[in-house]
Amino acid sequence: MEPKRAEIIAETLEGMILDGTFADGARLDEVQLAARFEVSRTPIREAFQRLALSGLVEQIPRRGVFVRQPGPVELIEMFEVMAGMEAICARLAARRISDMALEEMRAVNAACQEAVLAGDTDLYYRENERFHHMLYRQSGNGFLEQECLRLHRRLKPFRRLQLRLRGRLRQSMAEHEAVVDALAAGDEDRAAVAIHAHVAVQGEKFHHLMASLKPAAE
Amino acid sequence: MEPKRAEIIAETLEGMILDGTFADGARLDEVQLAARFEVSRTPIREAFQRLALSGLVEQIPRRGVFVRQPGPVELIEMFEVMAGMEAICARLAARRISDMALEEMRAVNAACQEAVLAGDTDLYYRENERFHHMLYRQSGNGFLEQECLRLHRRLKPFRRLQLRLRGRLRQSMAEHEAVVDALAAGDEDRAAVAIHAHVAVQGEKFHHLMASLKPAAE
DNA sequence: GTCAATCTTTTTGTATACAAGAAGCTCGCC
DNA sequence: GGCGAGCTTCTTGTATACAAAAAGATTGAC
Repeated sequence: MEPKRAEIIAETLEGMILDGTFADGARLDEVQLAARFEVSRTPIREAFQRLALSGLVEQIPRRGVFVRQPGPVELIEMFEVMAGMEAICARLAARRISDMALEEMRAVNAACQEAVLAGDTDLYYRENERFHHMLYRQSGNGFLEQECLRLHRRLKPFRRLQLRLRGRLRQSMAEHEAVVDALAAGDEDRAAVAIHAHVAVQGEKFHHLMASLKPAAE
Repeated sequence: MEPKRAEIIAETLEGMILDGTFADGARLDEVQLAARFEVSRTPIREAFQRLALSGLVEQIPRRGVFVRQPGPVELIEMFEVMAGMEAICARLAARRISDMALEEMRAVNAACQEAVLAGDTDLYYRENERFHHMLYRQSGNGFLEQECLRLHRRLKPFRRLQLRLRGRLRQSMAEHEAVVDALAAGDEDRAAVAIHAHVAVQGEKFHHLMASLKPAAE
């Protein structure tokens, strides 16, 4: 047992919540999950705490834990914060990035392009992730990088969903290139604006997607 | 027992770590703390998890938890992120803030001024906190507000320390006024730059303070 | 028949018991 | 005398047992 069982369970539950196995507001039963994972309640409770701290579930004292899916408003808010934080990364990176790192980002972008041409959404998704992670790294601020990774991870399922939108891949790619160009030029304002727009638009697109999917849901 | 005992313990331990009761790298003994708080190991372990998720301690599997005080580099990084996030708040607030809220911020600033004149550092500290919390609120983005509060709280002890520096209070006040003026003018760029400088300078000041206190510590 | 109070049942929070892994120590070997 | 293997002990991780609190059901009164 390398990582504690509780950690594995936490990650598994996290995945299940994010991919919609548990509906919003559903209660997570300790004993039921304990039986399901074939462990005692202790690791389950530990996992719950992690999830609560991540904001994926709400822990109501003496009542239990309930999955808490962000609503449309909160999603927009989260994407807005993500956009703002990536803009900070971009500003810092514009000043600090090395030629080598720039070259690498261009390479990742090229891989993205190939994925677009091949229509390989999964590949695009992975390369897109690499692109953003590189930007965080290039901020040169380790704490910022960690915070960005945290939020990025939290938004993962929602980003993924909206990649299916027609023409989004190609547009997204172009936005990436604009960011790299601005970084190469050392223009922090332009880089910040470019990445902000790139990220914020995802929240808005998602909002539209949701609105179109649920015409009159409660 | 309204809040779980584990929560109370977590907050107590958090305070003890932040105010330096535990040195950096010190191991927190489960049984020892359990005896100290007159509870079993279970709530202690729950508290540890919270602290680990907050980044105040590091949990090494099968080894125990160790307090992890941020070093000078990480502190600067954290203040830089705080500055960036408050700048985001300022940008949003500059567009959204109401006249009433502006009036309130001016009032808080006036209270700050009185505290400066009276030389009441504690009062100044509290009013300063209110000022920043109001800014977060006025961003109109609840998620951003929560994230800012989290980081703000984490940086609390370090901010407090550097308030003792000569002349810092008066300067800090002036910076607050510049922010409010920019908000009133609806000038988001100016507001963002003003608050960014105000926060980032704290990290740098702290760095200098540390350097002067520890001339040649390992 | 409906409302309310009490009792039962379920579920969380805490304590204790047990097991497994890691650190330190002792004894033996070179 | 130095170094390493095995053992001891200590500590963490997990399981189970117990207690308290909240939800639900049942019964009684109006």
